[in-house]
Amino acid sequence: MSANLKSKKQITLADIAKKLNISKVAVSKALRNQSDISAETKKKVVNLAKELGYTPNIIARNLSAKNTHTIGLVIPKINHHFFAEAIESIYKIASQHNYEIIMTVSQESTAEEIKHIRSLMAMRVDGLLISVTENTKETSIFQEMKNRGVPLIFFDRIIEGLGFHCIVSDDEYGSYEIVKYAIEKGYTKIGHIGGYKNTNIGKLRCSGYTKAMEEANLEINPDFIVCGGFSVSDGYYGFMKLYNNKSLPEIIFTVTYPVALGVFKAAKELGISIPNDIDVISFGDASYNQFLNPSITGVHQPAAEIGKIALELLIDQIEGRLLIEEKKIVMPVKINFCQTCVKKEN
Amino acid sequence: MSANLKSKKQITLADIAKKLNISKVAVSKALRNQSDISAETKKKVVNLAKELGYTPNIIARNLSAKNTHTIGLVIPKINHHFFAEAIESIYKIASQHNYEIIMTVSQESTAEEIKHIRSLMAMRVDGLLISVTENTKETSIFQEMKNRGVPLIFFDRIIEGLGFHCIVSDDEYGSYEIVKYAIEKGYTKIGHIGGYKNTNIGKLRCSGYTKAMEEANLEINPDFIVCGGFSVSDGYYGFMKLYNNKSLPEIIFTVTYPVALGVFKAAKELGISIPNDIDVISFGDASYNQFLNPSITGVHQPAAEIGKIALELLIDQIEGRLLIEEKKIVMPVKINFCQTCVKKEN
DNA sequence: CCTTTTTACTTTATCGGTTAAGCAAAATGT
DNA sequence: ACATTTTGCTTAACCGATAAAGTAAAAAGG
Repeated sequence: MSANLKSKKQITLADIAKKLNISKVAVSKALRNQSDISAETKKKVVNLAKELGYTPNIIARNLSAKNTHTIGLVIPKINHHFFAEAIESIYKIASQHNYEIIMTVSQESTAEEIKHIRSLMAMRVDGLLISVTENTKETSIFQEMKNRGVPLIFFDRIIEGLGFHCIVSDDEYGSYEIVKYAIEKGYTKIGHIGGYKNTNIGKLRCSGYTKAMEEANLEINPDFIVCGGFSVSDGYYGFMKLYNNKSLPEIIFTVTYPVALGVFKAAKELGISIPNDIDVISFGDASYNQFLNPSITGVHQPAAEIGKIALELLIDQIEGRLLIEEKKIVMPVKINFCQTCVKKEN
Repeated sequence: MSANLKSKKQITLADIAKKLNISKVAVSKALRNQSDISAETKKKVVNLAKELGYTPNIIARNLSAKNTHTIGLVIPKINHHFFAEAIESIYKIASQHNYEIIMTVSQESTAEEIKHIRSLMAMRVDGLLISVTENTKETSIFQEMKNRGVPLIFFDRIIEGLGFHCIVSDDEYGSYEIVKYAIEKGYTKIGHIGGYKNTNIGKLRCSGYTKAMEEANLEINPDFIVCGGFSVSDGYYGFMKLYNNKSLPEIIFTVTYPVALGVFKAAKELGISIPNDIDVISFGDASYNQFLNPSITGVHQPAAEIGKIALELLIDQIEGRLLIEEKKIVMPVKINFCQTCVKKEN
């Protein structure tokens, strides 16, 4: 019963060939406008193909072709401004270069990540663009890809030393700069809700913070540092954890923008006012930040640029125009001055 | 020179077969753990496959299989809270059902939309999930898909009457309710920055507004209505257009949340205060709305639910469990009361 | 001990396209 | 008028996996 609901058989070259009483190769050539088919035959083929609603089966074409004009994208999360903007940019560039993107979302799970990478390799994508999960430590799958020569570029959340190109924001310097700015504004008790130390962004954003503190000879109170993930909920629980300590810092530097939003949420629940009772600065921002109360002073990341460059680099590599070994591109960042971290009344 | 950079030839069943001196069919069966292969052979095959890093070529498998376990998704935009949330949900459900999503973004361009649909059909996706662009009027491509029996579900931005299932928010009722709420709060001069009338959401959200106004015997000033797209920039220019008229409404009901943000942006630039000088309510909201100043009172759409139901419905249809003809599912909405449209001082 | 069944494979054909090689008829050259 | 080239196709082979059918050898049955 359900059989007649299934989609009807698709039209193939052979169907067209039979109707016109020519070989399917002739049809294939006619549709690709090859020179050894007469104008008359071409016209007949093209017309019939349109009439029957013929759509070439890319699967079949890709089977014999060496490339699929398809790129795999593996990201940890979508609903996060940085990724949303990067993805949007990647899709735009892909469309311009006539590549199809197959995006997968690991949901910050390493098991899902591996599953998706395997699936994309099985689909024979021409290359991969990956931003790893907050937990990824195991590199064997990437090692395997290196051995097989699968083109791969890491962006934002990267793994160095495996021989793949990487593109990141200037995490350490950006963090250093914004914490230094807070210090210049008179803050001394500065906390950090940071990321896991096994990730490049967790490690570098924390070390930028540390450097700025050390340079100013400020004490780094271990009670003022919490490490975890990169989401709103991590910011929420991170702040709750800080709140349960004896004393709170005057300002908190968060590892990502969503973490800062989590702090906002927790503070709101606790009846704590930002920036009066406690202040917040973050790495990363969002287009809607300007409408927040208060809007968060943070490090602006060129998300669209990072996506664009990552993909262009990958396409260069796929098409054999990239010869260099491992290259790390560090994109400059700048501080977006808003309503937090404005002035500390003495 | 670039040749040696190209990815190495992938391992195939035949490679494994040759090394073990058995047929490739035996290898195929061994890997799929079929009963007519000895335990000993299976072990040898599995071990060698792992050693060589064999990844089955899904393209080849799909060529003979009737289905690809792949679903095409066509949306107009990513960086828009409603879609970001819906997509996230669609990816989650797809992963649970072992389907791969191939998402494409039309960027509100009908030409891109058609190109992507053609591309997805060529990839022989098992079905499609589509939210059309703000300009889509031409339905011939959908007609073609109907004729070919390709399973398709429309969500949010739909086209009715073509025989495909549709899932939407209760656009008209939600709009009616929120405008009625504004009227109860004492507003009488209510404007609308709406969508194009050729889209269901543009039409219905406007008619909900109209109904509430007529029911309250309030005059609908044509100068208070602007129609356009659904993005931040449309809200921005829409407000600028209203501003250039002789008089402004007291409150504006926007067709989407991004449009409301556009109004915020324009008002900020013009030095107009929201909600004191002019107030705003919107259809749609965002998770970060709670942090805005003022947070916008709006109609909450169950984006994740809509994505989930759309995909589950599609999978049911693909797997032949859905027999009914055209069905329209209207999801109930509710108002999210925030800091706009609070009280009109008399 | 000879027939039947089972085991463990192999061979063949197919999915829908593409490339490479082959080949008859028409057009061109001398 | 006959050799040569060009035109416009066809046939064969392949991409990598899989389903279906075939088969030799080993095990079981009577």
